[in-house]
Amino acid sequence: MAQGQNTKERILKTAQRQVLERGFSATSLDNIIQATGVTKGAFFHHFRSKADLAEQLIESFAEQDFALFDEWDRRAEALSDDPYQALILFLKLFEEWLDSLHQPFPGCLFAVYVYENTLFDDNVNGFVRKSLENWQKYYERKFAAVIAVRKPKLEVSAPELAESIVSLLEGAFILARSGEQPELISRQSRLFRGYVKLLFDDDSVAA
Amino acid sequence: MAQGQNTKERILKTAQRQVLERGFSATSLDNIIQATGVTKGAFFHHFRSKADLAEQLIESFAEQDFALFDEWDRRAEALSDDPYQALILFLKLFEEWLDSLHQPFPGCLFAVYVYENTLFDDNVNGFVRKSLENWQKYYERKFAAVIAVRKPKLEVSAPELAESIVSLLEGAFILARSGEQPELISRQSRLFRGYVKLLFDDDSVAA
DNA sequence: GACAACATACCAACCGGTCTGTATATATCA
DNA sequence: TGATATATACAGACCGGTTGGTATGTTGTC
Repeated sequence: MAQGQNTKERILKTAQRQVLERGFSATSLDNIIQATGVTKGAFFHHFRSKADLAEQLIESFAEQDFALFDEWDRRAEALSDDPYQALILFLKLFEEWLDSLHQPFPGCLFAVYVYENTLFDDNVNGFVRKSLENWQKYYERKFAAVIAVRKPKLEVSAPELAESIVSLLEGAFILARSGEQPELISRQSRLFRGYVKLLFDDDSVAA
Repeated sequence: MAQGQNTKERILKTAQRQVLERGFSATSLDNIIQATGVTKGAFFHHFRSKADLAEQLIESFAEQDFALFDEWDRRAEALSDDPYQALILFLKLFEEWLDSLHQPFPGCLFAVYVYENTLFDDNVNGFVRKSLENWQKYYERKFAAVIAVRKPKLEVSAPELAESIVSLLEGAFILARSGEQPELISRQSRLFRGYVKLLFDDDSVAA
């Protein structure tokens, strides 16, 4: 390492912000390098092409994402033995995180890549699909654990419920951005918790 | 009209398909005119600029969209006096329509515009926001009508529930596209119907 | 002959990408 | 210890192709 280091990380960081803001196609390399404060030489030293950036960017995003998930998971599991309570806690931790966020409007890079998927090769698109599936499987395991202990009031499966919460949140990102109301996302997460309560918590029905 | 007419409509149609497929930024004018089979002259005769196309395109999409909504609305209202049943029917008509769709993968142009909103002016972004709000208000009226008659099992408001179904569907579009499973969307709509049933139908709880 | 509905040629700006050059750190060996 | 060699980490000019957009010409119709 000769000059001011972590240049690659800085490029990835600004690229992520820009791509989340304007999409991948509309984000030019000139744009990225100017915002990062480096030159074209620096960029192409660290990345073979824009497609290479796309790949490393989505991998970096997935890493951050699943690191957060793992942390909430650990904390939620530590706080309660009951799978139902752990699930509720997990969602609450997510909401807490959302509400603490500011400035860079919360957005999902996976969704950006999906809506521009013709720009990427099978490798990248496959990675996005697998990441979204992993996200779902996270929830699926939690729902399966709850169903193993409590009988739901409707005939619902763990995969379906997992698909629901991921869909709901992805859509909430869109509505929140359009209406410029970041609180929409955690509000919908809270509403989903009500749904889960209705499904699995007997006390809620009596009320 | 001198030559082969409805050129403008044909341009709008291919533009819609292309933009839904690759996004707005990645869709070039050359791309559109080639796929439509016209020349640049023809395009710029009907549209002042690409920004003008963006505006007319989203307005055209909104028209198609709300025409479908109105039709389902009419049919659902005609089939049942009970607001709850009308709501369920409305969702079923939507699912029916989804399942009958093929080839052009179902997608929401509003979502595309939201994720690329830095490309558009306040006028267009405002129109997208209002359209999504209108979509919500459609559902909101339905939920309000149901709540006026039946007491929900949880403390939920009509606006929140409307926000939920729109979020869920927008997100479902993303997951469906990523996983190449178009049936995901109607599956989640059906699941939401189960949620509505749990909330408002007393029979479902007894079971 | 006036006007709408195109077609065609062209342009400047921008795009992703390559090229050559250079400063600095590190490894090698007398 | 110091000279040399080599690899890394950039800088920045440059290139061909594509972009959105324009200017001007042509054709059909009332």
